[in-house]
Amino acid sequence: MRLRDENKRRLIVQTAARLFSEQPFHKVRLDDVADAAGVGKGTVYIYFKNKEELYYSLVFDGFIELVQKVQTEVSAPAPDNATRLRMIVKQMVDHAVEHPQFFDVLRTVPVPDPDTTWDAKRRECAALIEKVVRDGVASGEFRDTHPERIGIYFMSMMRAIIIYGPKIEDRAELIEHMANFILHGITAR
Amino acid sequence: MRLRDENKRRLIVQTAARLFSEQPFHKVRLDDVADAAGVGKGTVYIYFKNKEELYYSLVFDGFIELVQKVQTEVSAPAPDNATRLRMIVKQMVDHAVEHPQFFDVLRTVPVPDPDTTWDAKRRECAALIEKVVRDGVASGEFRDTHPERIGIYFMSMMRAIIIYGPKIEDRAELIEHMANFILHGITAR
Amino acid sequence: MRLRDENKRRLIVQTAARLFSEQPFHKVRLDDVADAAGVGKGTVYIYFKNKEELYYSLVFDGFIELVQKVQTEVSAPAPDNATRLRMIVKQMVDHAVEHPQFFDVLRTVPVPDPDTTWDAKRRECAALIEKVVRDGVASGEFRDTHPERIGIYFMSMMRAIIIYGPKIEDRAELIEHMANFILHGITAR
Amino acid sequence: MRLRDENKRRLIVQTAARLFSEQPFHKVRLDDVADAAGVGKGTVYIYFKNKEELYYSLVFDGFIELVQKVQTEVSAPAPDNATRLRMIVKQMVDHAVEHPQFFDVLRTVPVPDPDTTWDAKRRECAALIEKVVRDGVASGEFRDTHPERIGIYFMSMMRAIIIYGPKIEDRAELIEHMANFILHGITAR
DNA sequence: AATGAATGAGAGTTCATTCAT
DNA sequence: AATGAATGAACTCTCATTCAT
Repeated sequence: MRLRDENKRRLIVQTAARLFSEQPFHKVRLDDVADAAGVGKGTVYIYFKNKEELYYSLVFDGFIELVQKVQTEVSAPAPDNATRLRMIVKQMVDHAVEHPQFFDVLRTVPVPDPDTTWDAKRRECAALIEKVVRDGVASGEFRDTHPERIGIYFMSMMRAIIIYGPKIEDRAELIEHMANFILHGITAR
Repeated sequence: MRLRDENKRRLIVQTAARLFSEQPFHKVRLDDVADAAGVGKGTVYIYFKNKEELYYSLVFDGFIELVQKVQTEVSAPAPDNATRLRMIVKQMVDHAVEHPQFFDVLRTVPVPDPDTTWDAKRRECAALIEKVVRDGVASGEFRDTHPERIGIYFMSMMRAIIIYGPKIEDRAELIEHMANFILHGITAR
Repeated sequence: MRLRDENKRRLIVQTAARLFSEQPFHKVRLDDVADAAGVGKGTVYIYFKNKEELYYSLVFDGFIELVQKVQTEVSAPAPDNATRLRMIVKQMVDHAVEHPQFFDVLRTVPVPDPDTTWDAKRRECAALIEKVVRDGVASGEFRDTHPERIGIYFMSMMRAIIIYGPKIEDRAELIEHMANFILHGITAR
Repeated sequence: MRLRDENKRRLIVQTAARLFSEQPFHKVRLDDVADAAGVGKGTVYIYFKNKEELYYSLVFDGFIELVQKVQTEVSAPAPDNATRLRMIVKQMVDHAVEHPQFFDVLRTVPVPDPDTTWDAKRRECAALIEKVVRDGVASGEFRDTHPERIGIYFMSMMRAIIIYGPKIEDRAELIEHMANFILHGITAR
């Protein structure tokens, strides 16, 4: 039961993303998703094993894309790690703006099970950031005793500002502010 | 006639906190809460209008206490605002350790409705931190263009490190690390 | 568990009569009855074994009184049985007006169990009317092959006109009309 | 995909009619209805919004059919209105015998709300009878000051004899007796 | 592949009844 | 005697999932 029609799958995912970002998991009915997507209820079960899998694939897919972007940035040549971090901030803010549902869905993720595939992706993302920090520390550019925490802080700040902050008016300014906050906290002097 | 017992309410709240921190909202059955608390199912409905209200009162009550602590710290005499911020970090970490469920429950909060009372409490908490930052900026101690964001960052870091970070081994060290991360980001030089 | 205070019992009965006449059995909560009567919920259980008994005692008590009145009328000296019937009609209409809830409650009586005490009272009432008809037939005053049906018709007409008919404006006129219908039918002569 | 089946609706209605005629509304569980009808519990909710709607549709459907029959009779050519009335009595008795549950269900109808659709049907039925009486009065055949009451009396007699009377042995005889009672009353001439 | 009618386990909630005070 | 907090059986209803078409 998989991808006969990749467009239909995407249609369902997008519709689900919207609904799940508006309401918590248990308030979104599969009927609603099917109706809103304009497909039959049974069709959803052709593309997804069940409601949970549909839900987590939203988060998973989102992280896949995000990790990809961050990965690219980390691998790209850059004058220093500070610049790398600034670029990562930019990538994430861009991602948030382009996928407004992603962090909203992330907010309501109910299951903290560390075995889920999506959580693995989240850790992967955090690890990328950690690596940049660690590299910066090694090169004397940064100073920090727990680079692994910085990845966690970083992502949570991103999530929080999207969810709780006011609507983003000036994207560049936000990127600048976040990057400065982080950098001046970890930059050696 | 038995009298309405505040202890019983607390018992239910604590039991619910444990269960809700272990599983997402829709997987926790009221039967389980009642059983685990050793009270009848109907008793829960004497103290709480319904499952949702019970759930949100966990978050609300948690914030009430947290805000109280932070409030006290903010009002207390201190040599400077940096010291104030360090103390707030300490209060929050202490709170997290003493109420291990709080941030766990917070993670699963499903409804983002900004009109809920608990969200008001969250904003209140963020505002207290914002004030300290703003005071510090005014006194020339800090430098930041968006103090309101700092409150949001701050709380999210707290939440993230509790949820995603490894078990806290050295509380003092964590406090120190977080405070330094924040302060060196905003301290004027 | 019986009549410590006969007034309190009556208070409960009257309150219950009002509520049961407004809503069907299953929509009236004992809480409502107790609240409306201004007594504790447990108090109701001192005077009545349970909800059903409270409910049926309304019907039973109502019939007790009605049968008494009809009985008196039947036993009283009268020039003829037509006059007796007219008097019975009058008694019943009076009873309906004075106890507006009685027929309303009667409407919703849910259990048709012929063994209930209240049903026995109903039959007793019908039998009294039947007797008058039978006496009239015996004396040549009336002519009817099934006097036992007349009692049933009679009471049902009473009930129906109270429940479904318009508000009684002219009590005497209604009595006259009902009695004439029973005695003469509608054929012009 | 299965198609919505009108027979299934009818099956549920019939099963429900049986159960509701045996027990009062609040003692009949939807589980029982579904089980007895051999369908899933959820299926009942596909065809009926809730328990109340199922219940009232019994009464409503019953009246629909009854009104239809009476309507036909009223419109049919007849030598006089007395004959019409006799035919109506026949129709109703026939209906009662063929639908033994109808009046039983009617007995337990709990809600007296005059706005319900079923009550509208009841009034419609009463109005048809009223019309015949009114026509008869106009033609000098009948004499009555309140034809609208006659419809009410008539239907209530019908209901009462079915509910409280003994089992109908001789249908024709009952029809004859009821019609005579209405037309002539009980006074000997 | 697509559908939506059918299902029934399981959920939240109510409320008659009990009983400690 | 009076109360109303406590109870839990029993209820209605929902909704994820299945499956005949």
